[in-house]
Amino acid sequence: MAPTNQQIAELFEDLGTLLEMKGDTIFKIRAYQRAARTIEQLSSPLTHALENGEDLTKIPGIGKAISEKIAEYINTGQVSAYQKLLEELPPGVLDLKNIPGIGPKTAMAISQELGISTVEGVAEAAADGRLATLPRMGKRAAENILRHIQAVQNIGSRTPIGEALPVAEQVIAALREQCPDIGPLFPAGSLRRWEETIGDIDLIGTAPDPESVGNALVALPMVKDVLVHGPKKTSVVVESGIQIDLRIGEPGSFGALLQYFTGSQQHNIRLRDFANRQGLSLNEYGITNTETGQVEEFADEESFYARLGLPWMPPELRTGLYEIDASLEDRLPSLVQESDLKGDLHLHSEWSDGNDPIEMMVEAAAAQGYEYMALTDHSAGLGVANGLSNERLESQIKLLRSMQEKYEITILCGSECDIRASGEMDYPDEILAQLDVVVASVHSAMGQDQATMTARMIKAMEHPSVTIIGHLTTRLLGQREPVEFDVEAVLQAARDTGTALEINASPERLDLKDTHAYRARELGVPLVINTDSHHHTHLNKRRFGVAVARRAWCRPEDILNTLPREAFLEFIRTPKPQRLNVFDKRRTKMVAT
DNA sequence: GCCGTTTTCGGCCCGACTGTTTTCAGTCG
Repeated sequence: MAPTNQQIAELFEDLGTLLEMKGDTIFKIRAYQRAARTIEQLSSPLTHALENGEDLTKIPGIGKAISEKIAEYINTGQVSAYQKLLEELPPGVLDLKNIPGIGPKTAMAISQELGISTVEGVAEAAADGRLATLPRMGKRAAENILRHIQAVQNIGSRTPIGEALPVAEQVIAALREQCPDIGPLFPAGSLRRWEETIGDIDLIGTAPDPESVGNALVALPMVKDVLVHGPKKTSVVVESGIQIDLRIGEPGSFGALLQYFTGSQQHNIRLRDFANRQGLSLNEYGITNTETGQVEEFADEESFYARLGLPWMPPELRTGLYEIDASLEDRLPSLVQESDLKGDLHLHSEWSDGNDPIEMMVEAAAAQGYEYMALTDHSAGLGVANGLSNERLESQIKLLRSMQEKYEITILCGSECDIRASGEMDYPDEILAQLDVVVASVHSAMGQDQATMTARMIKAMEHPSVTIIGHLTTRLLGQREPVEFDVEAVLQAARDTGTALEINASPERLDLKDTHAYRARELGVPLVINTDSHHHTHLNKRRFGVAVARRAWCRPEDILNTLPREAFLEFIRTPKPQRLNVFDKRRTKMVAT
């Protein structure tokens, strides 16, 4: 089985860690870590790139040596340099490094001096005092490590953004109550970049007395552990197990602080490298002229980037991969916004597994300012979701058509129709043909092998009535892995057949995810941002879907449901795949202006 | 190991905090 980008990235991450343990030069180590960061963000698989004979050294941070190791991994399933290091170093040492507070140096010391190779062994050694005998290690350090081991067992690694955002909002509200004179205070880090999962919540703000805000944070009732508490920086763990990092600065230099803490780390590294070449040095307080030592302060991010000769960049783009080059070449896209959406094409009512009557869902869509919406209850195959039989669907269609005269918003008749294991649709063709919008989704037989699933998806897209494929990978963040299929082949088939792909905005799905949406956009696949609402309040969750589209560099014209009503109706009334012309016409027109 | 509007050699992001130390190494982001 060919390794995924994620697996290749992990290999280089581990390779870097092993070299660090061995005591190799820090710059070589950083090169591997940088390559790992880059690889996990690529939008298409390295295995495909290699098959197509692409030059991997064109990718920033990947040169001759690393590209050869990638090829070796893909062709042979392993990398000899990595295997050799594994043999040289004590067994289990990589596992020890995963414990918070234990880095490469400590992991090596524990392995070599104490002969320990497991996390449980470290916990024992911390408890019985052996750990404290190591160099630069003492009673308190051992206690902290034990505490971290115990904490790790009840903390999941990363938190879905849909869970993290409310926690951040809750902490901000509590801090505002305790410190009324606090200035701006909001999330930075991965939350501000709208990543699908959040490692920890970074809160950034200004206040007349910064230290008092940190003191207020550690005293909040929801805080169950204090990790760091200094004059400038405070880190705590709250009840839900999420870590909060707080940084409060001066209003006059807030731009630098916000920029620094928004990251990503990779973006900051590249930005600082860029600045260094101009004789400038960046930190969270401002920009320093390295010759004169003079420091300039910036109250906002715009002026901070402007000093470097760069435009402001939306946080969603700050991955450190392409955005700095793109901004230098004036290629930064004008990203889609919530207000660009003209309709929602995936809504459920109480007819299947939704909670609200049809009228309430129509009114909720109208309240968003939409010009059109599609009601898409489940098909009968999904017994648990109270799916609609042929007869119930036909009566729902009649009802919806009769309701139209009461509303200004265009009500489209739709279905979220199961894609059966065979790739067949769950309704007969003559029923599907009566619908305006068909969202076809996989809800069963998710364990199929890659070839079967790929063929199943492509067969569904070849159906003339299928408008959109819903939540393509069926993953549930932190709960269910995506199904296995050939992403590149399926995205290409979407383009070829004129089938749109959904960005499902439900925060537990976010499916397509950012890198897949990025690739789909490159291939010219029409993308749709849908909420998949089962309740009238769920339409507000569109912001999560818009964030995915923005992280995929999507402009309004890349998103099908930003089309005004008439153009969208023209799209769905034109047979596949000619309907792509309607979509493409607007894309090229907007690019030209 | 990677990279180049100063470079194919000689650089490589930057600072806070902790716990161990008498000036700093290790870890983290």
